[in-house]
Amino acid sequence: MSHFAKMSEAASVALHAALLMAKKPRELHTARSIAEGLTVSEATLAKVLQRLARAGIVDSTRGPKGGFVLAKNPADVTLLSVYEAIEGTLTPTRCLLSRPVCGGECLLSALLSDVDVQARNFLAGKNLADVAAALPVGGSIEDIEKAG
Amino acid sequence: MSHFAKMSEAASVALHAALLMAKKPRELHTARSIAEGLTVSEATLAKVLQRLARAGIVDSTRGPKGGFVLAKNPADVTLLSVYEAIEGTLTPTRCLLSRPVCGGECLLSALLSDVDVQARNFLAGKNLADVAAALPVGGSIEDIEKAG
DNA sequence: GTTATTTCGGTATTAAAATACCACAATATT
DNA sequence: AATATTGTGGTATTTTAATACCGAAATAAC
Ligand code: FES
Ligand code: FES
Repeated sequence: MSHFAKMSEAASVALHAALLMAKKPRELHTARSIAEGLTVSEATLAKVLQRLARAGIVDSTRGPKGGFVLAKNPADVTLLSVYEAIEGTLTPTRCLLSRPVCGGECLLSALLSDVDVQARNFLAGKNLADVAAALPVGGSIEDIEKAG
Repeated sequence: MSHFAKMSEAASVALHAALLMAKKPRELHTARSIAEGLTVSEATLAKVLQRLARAGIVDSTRGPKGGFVLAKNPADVTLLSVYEAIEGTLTPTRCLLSRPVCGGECLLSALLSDVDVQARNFLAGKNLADVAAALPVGGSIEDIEKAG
């Protein structure tokens, strides 16, 4: 049992954390509260949030009552920008080997680059507001847990 | 710079080795000759060929004049069967996290499972004969090197 | 200004994957 | 029979990524 589409844990956590913050766009969220909301390790999340902060996707404030806020309007933050803040620019895969057998034209590029392009389009075409709107209640985590 | 479509080195080598053998379907190929043809490490290739043998994709013969041959007609070997011999069955990704934020419906499943399905269809729809036919000369590696 | 809280960033540990190695079994050649 | 060749499979090493940890910096509250 294997999968072809692979996303790092860090990228997945970044997307989920961004979505969580998009639900309450103007409130400060501490790393701890987000980690609890997502039930992921606080250590891992801290690194992710740091990178999102450096990328300008979230603003961070230190000290008591500090935390993280979305830097822009959720509708202006694409999933792609969050993904790329973690993984770097998403570029189409050229070729794995580039060997004589391939005879110039790549055996797999049709598959690999298509997949990358499709993924990029998907991520670029959705923003945090879109995704938040698609959720059941649109309120807090508690609401969802009740509804779930 | 990152990629979304990821294939292990082993799977890539398996596909390339299978293609190499498909070019001369009835000849014995030693692990060494294939490794040289692909310019990959002999150690890595040996493991790959072993798994292809266990999966019944190639037949192996030991001793002098031994080596590997495609067990079936190239047209009867899909790229998927080669891939799955190495990686295991290719199944659609369900979800990375499955957390309350996701509100029951997965944030990313539309992307991840689509990618997996697309990849599976691509790999299932092409066999070794198809790919070999798409190559320039269709002959030996030497032919391609001359032509390239 | 002291203390508690929270992010920052570097480092260390752990886990997983890839890669290499080696002694063994099988078989063709002599 | 002896020898050389070739795949087998288990193990060990290396590389890489994921994860955890901890002191330091910043800031709000008292
Ligand atoms: S390198 Fe051979 S198919 Fe791309
Ligand atoms: S687990 Fe949250 S989107 Fe799939």
